[in-house]
Parts: sequence; C-alpha cells; structure tokens
Amino acid sequence: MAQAVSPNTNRRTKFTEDQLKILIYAFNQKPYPSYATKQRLALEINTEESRIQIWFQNRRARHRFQKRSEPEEHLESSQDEDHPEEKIQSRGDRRCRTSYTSSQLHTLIEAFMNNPYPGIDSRQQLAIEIGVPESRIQIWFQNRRSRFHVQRKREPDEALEQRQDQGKISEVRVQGIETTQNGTDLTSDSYSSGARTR
DNA sequence: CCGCTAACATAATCAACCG
DNA sequence: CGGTTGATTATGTTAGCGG
Repeated sequence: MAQAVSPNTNRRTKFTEDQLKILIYAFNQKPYPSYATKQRLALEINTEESRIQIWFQNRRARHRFQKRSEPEEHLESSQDEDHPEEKIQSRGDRRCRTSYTSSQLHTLIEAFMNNPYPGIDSRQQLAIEIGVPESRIQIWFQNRRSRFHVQRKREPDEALEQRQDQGKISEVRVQGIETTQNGTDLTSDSYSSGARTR
C-alpha cells in the first residue's frame, strides 16, 4: 500500500490557494482541457488527473448557472471553426481507450454483481487487483450501470403500450446512494466460489 | 445552522476497436 | 459498416467542512 502521493484516501480533497490559482487560470484559458492538459495540471499541482476532471466538471456547471443570470455575452452566431492563434487542440484529444483483458473483465463483472456501487476503497482494491487505474474502474462501473438500466427500460415491449407509467427513478437513485455509503462490507472479500457467471 | 463545493450519480453522445 | 463499449459531457444530488 505505498500510497506515496495520495493524501486523500477518504476525505474530500481540499485544494490549496496555489492549486486553485493554477486551476482557475487554466479554466479561464480553456474550460475544456485536453487530456494532456489535465495530466500536466495533475502533475503540476500534485493531485490525480481524475480530481482535475471532476473539478472542471463542477466548475463548468457552476459557470453555466451563472450565465443564465447574466446573459450579456453571446457570440453564438459565429461558428468558430478554427481559431487562428488559440489552437483548440482539445478536440479529439482524449485519453486512450482502455482495453480490458477477459480476465480483467471477469473480475470486474464479478465485483459488479456483488456490488454495483463500490466505494472508493473497494474500487482502489479492485484497481490494484487487476492493474488498472482506479478512475478507469469508476468509469467502467458508471457505464455498466447506465447500460444495465437502459436495457431494463427497453425491455417492456410485450405489455403493448400502456401509457401512464412513469416515475420510478428515485427508487433506483436512493438505493444506489445507500449502497455506496454503507456497502463496504460484502465487497471487501466476497466469496470466490459458486458464482459461476456462465 | 448554512453556504460552498468535492464527489458521485445518470443519460446522452462521441469515438475507438473489431467482427 | 455496425455493434460494443470506453471516454466525455451536461445536469442533478449528496455529503464534508469552514464560517
């Protein structure tokens, strides 16, 4: 467990003034940083790239909200195709797509069946186990959950069309939250026998 | 107690990889 | 090609911490 540079195991990250200064500066330059930029920032302020990504997401969200209150700067009519100097290289520059081996997928799927909402510690453990960054694990679970729900939604086709069904999203949400919070028990070890996926 | 905001959720969409 | 699926986004919610 050599957690060399990761002071935030559990606690919410607290950026220092200097870190915030750098982040805000970068945000003002480019609210949609490329992957390379995010990596560089992570290195520069000594934090993980995933924290950078979260920070930018939150910051953009807040800015959007503010804009509704102050819509005085609109320049949407011009479709900026190519900037002469700014060079928005962020387009298309994303993290390389991770490809999982079948054994890695097997482990992930098994963990998913045990608990589709693993907490930070479970994800980190999983990350070490299969040798993949924790942030990729989180993305994998997000995608998996989302697509699983979509499938269940598209299923009801044999019931003809009985309109008037709606309103059961909160159910899922609540369950998810709870499991995330307290589901630290069964995930820690899990039984490795019996669960024969296929 | 409250406001701010990191962390995390889903859904939609982009895009890489592969049969 | 088109389907599968990893990466990114907008948007909304929950929880921790400082005032």
